[in-house]
Amino acid sequence: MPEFFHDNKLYYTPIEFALNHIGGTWKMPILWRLQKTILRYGELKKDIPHITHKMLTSQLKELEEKGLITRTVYPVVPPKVEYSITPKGLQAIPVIEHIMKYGYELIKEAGIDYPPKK
Amino acid sequence: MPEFFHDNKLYYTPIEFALNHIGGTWKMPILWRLQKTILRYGELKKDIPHITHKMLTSQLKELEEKGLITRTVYPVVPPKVEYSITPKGLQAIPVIEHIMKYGYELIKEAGIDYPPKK
DNA sequence: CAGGATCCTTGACGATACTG
DNA sequence: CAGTATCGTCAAGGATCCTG
Repeated sequence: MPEFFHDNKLYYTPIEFALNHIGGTWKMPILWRLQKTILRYGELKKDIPHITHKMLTSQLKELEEKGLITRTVYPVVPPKVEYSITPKGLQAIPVIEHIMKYGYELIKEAGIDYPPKK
Repeated sequence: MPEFFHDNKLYYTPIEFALNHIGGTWKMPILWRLQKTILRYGELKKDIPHITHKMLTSQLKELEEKGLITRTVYPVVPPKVEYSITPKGLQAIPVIEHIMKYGYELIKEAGIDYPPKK
């Protein structure tokens, strides 16, 4: 696995390159919500528990820069901004599905009560 | 996606839980090498370009703690330590395969020369 | 040969306040 | 409503040195 440069950043493996697109705590949850619906900033914020304003903004920006989502601004007051997934974003959905499924397996095997019955 | 606690750590999604097991720059490359062979510390070190001593040690320890690999020490001098994958580790291989494939797709679409012909 | 310990830099992330 | 800007904290990770 030789390394390579892209966008002024060094990557060691294809895995690292992939995780740079969809890795981290929030990118997959965001893409997951957008896979079938267009959502406004505030809707995403409400839908994703515990994500902070700063993280949501920065992650949305990164996803847009990488071409996985599209940002549409409506010139009205108060502002209205919609986020939608692109074909390139849709390409990540099957991968996310696998990772999520793997996560559920691990949770089950760990004997964790999930989702927790209150 | 409700959150849950495990091992004194808070997780927000199954995705995050999964990435805690195989995420980061090095865990998947390590598991990938071990999927069909038992390797010594020094062999892994040589096989994985650019990984530092500290990272390899810490990642191996984490993978062992999570039960994805086994560490076998031979009481000889100089020391000989072998690492092998467990059934739980093998469970991650298909997921890694998907992420890697996704990474290759992204690299190709980005027009990156990979692997680079020198 | 394998790996622990230490020091240091960097950047990820949260909290808060401000703006069109 | 959506987004910047700023500040502070903390942990990931690199470099180096030491040990059985």
